[in-house]
Amino acid sequence: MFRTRDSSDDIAQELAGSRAIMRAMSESPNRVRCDTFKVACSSCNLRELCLPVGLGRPDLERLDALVATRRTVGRGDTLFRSGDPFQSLYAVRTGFFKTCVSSEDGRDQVTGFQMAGELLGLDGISADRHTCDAVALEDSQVCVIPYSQLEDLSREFTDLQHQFHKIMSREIVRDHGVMLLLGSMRAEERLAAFLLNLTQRLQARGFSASSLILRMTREEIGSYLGLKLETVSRTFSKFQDEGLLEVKQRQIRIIDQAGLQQLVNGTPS
Amino acid sequence: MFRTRDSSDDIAQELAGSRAIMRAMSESPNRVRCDTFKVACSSCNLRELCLPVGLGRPDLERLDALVATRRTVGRGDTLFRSGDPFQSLYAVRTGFFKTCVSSEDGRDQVTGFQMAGELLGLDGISADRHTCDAVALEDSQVCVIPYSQLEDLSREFTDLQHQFHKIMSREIVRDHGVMLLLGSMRAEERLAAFLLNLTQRLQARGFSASSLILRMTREEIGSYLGLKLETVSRTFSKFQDEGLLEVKQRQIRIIDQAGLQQLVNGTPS
DNA sequence: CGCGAGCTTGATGCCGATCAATGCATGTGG
DNA sequence: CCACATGCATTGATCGGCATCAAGCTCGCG
Repeated sequence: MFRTRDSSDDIAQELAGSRAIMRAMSESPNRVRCDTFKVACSSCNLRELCLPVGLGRPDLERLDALVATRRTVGRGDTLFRSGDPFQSLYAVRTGFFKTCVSSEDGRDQVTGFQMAGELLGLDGISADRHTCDAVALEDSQVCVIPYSQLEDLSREFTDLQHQFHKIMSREIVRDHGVMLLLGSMRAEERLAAFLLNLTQRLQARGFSASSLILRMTREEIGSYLGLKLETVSRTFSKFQDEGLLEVKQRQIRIIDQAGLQQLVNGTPS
Repeated sequence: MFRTRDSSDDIAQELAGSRAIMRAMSESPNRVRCDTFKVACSSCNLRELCLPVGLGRPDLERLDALVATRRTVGRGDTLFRSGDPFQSLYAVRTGFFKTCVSSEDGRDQVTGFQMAGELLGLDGISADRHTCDAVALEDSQVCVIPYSQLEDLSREFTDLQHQFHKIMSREIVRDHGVMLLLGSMRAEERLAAFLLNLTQRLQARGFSASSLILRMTREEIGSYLGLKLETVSRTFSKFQDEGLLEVKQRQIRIIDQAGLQQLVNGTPS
């Protein structure tokens, strides 16, 4: 997690030759508000990143029947909220989300950022209610995966069952990585790890490894990393001064990836 | 997570009337070294806390066939290690474990403490290798649950499938709670939350709500909470001075539970 | 009895939080 | 098109919580 070889790398491996398919993904369907229309996993260009990884034709076609609807979520809107009854998982099709938990006393914590092909809502299974908020950070579309039907189908298809379990387990592993980050890294290390993780995931989706646009505010990054927004900002500036990055507001260009990597690994506090 | 109503409370609810059964659990089988002998979920007094929650008779008997062996792990020994091939999950039967992840550069982080009825090894599903170490903090016994057989069986029994998914999801929710703790709480709040969480889980197992023996060192607590051992020690002392606890090395008696709770909720940094 | 692992406690220093002011981009209405 | 408001980002000055370094202490065990 949060290092060079982590879950995004697994995805990258799984992608193998089919990387080209991913390129098409940048067309962003601005404010198309038509809810619930037909789509198909079997023809989705995210199928090598998403739930259907590794499924054969017959399984895929059954999945198509399951994942029958999409939902459009405008920037700033919530896909679900803590306390909402849990019914479906959601696969991000386009756009970008954050999830955050909050405690009674108003503290809140961003627990993750999700991009195309990643699943949202796994937390809801445990008590049939969502336990966090999922908020779109840009206009987004998700595929709705009715959970009980997914359970039914995964009883029929071993591969789907296995893939689903892997996705849940991967989330657990990812969380452990974040705990390591929050528990033992200093501010610079955290931000470096965060940036590397982001770019890896973007790269697995066919985007540039070196330049990216942050979809979240400094405050959201800070919340995720256990830092205050000022510290995030200062650290960006520091990285820029040191020639690691070029920072223009939310546009980031990574100049010295190896340098960032070294920051994460080296200097163990 | 880490508050009054959390996943341990769910367990507590599920326990409902059967709390009495739990009492018998304190007999600790010191250094019984005989590996692999027959046991049965259907007659295990942990069945209301463990994987079998909510299963009917027929399902239970099939589970018995699956969970055929136990393994004894001496204090300080590892049940599995990061990098080990993943084959089985483990249910703690007696004893106490910690799990920890570590990064290349030697940093490591305790990601959890597991007691009777809790599952170990879920991280391994994602890449067919374990990604953390599981170490017994006292002489312990675990039930070995061969994973591929669990998948097979959960394709047959909806309830088992559902229960398994809930357990994975609960782990994700728990992790989010830890992230909240690590990301936004101060030392006192962290330790208070930790103690309350521990006692709740112990209470759900029929132990006293107010007095407990810590199985882990100050350093391990510190690693889990993102603090140094000195800070943990100081905070214990402070709690004692304030009349919240009585601390004698690893023996803790909680004097003012409400006070601890208030610490966690109130004073939002 | 004496060793050592683990715990406590004190003194000091640093990293990141906090407080506060300014800068910059986007958008809105006059 | 400009004036102004608003949200976000940057930067500086100061402060405090926790880490760090450094002794002692306690208790179990060979």
